[in-house]
Amino acid sequence: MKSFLERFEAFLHGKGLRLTNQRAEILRAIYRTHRHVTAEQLYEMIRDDARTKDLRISRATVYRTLGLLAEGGFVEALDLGRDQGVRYEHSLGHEHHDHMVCNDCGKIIEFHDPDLERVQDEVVARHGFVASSHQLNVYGSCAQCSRRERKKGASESDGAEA
Amino acid sequence: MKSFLERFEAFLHGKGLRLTNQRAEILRAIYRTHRHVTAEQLYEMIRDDARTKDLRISRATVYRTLGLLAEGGFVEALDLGRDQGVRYEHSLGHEHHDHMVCNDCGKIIEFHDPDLERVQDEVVARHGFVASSHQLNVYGSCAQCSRRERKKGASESDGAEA
DNA sequence: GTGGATGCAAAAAGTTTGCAGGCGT
DNA sequence: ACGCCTGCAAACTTTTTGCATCCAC
Repeated sequence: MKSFLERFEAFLHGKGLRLTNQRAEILRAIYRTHRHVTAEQLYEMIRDDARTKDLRISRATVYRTLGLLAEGGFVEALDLGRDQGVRYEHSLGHEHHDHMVCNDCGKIIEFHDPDLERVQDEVVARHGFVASSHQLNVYGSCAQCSRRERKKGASESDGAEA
Repeated sequence: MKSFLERFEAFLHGKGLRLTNQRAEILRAIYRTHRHVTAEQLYEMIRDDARTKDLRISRATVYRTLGLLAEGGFVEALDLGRDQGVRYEHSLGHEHHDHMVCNDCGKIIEFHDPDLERVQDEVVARHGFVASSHQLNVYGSCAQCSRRERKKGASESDGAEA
């Protein structure tokens, strides 16, 4: 099993492109984090990382490399709405999944359900549509936040009912 | 049954705001079209419309009004990805629906399936998540385009196989 | 050595905001 | 008359691009 880096290198060579230190560092950074990061966050991560203090990096290279990584299927771009901007996550070694976004604490929860996928495929196929990918975002309150909300709502309505 | 415009007026008054000609025209424009429009497209529609030739309009007002309309639930913002930018659709008088985006012709197809909604709710609830809304985008080839693709693929492999 | 890659800064694209004047109530 | 609204232009944010230099192969 080749490493992600080796696979990225193979992908680049297939296009007559080169694996540079910057590109390698960007790949490592996005595979090291478990967050859904923006281009800016990725840029800061690499710039501030002590291990890479001797590496010059620029936003332009981050953007250019994210384009290559997305094209090669190494990362996926997500738009989680709510003024979050475009975020990226590494995709190799991760099964497809969807996202729940908590409107209260901002947490992003990944989930996957085979039944859901199956029903989705069926519905879409019924329209003669040939799906190549999809993105489902669910917005609301996560388990912790909704528990907290309920508790707060209960105590408020105890004494202060209008 | 109050008209959408009357409801918008009521919504505005409830916030101590006024219904101006610009705001009314923006509401009408987005309720008249069946496309998923960007702020820029909406601006151009109003600016170029003969009926509103005597009305001054600016992009700033379009953006400001779209914010109000979204807040009041009169329009919904969508991010259909693929460099499409934020698009808006009117939401009153429309049941909730999801979108299929054709990567070949750019067509946007709306669809709705109660089973799909139900499975989605179940899966999400199983995680203790309380959903308030969701957005599902399916990317691929629409019926026409996928038919065309198949035909093209077949004739190509007829004579020009490498 | 050569052509691709990089950083920088300028440019572009999309959206927001400050302000002076205009207008609805 | 008051205070909300508007257009304009400037500011902001995010992403792309031109260019001289640099470096991976």
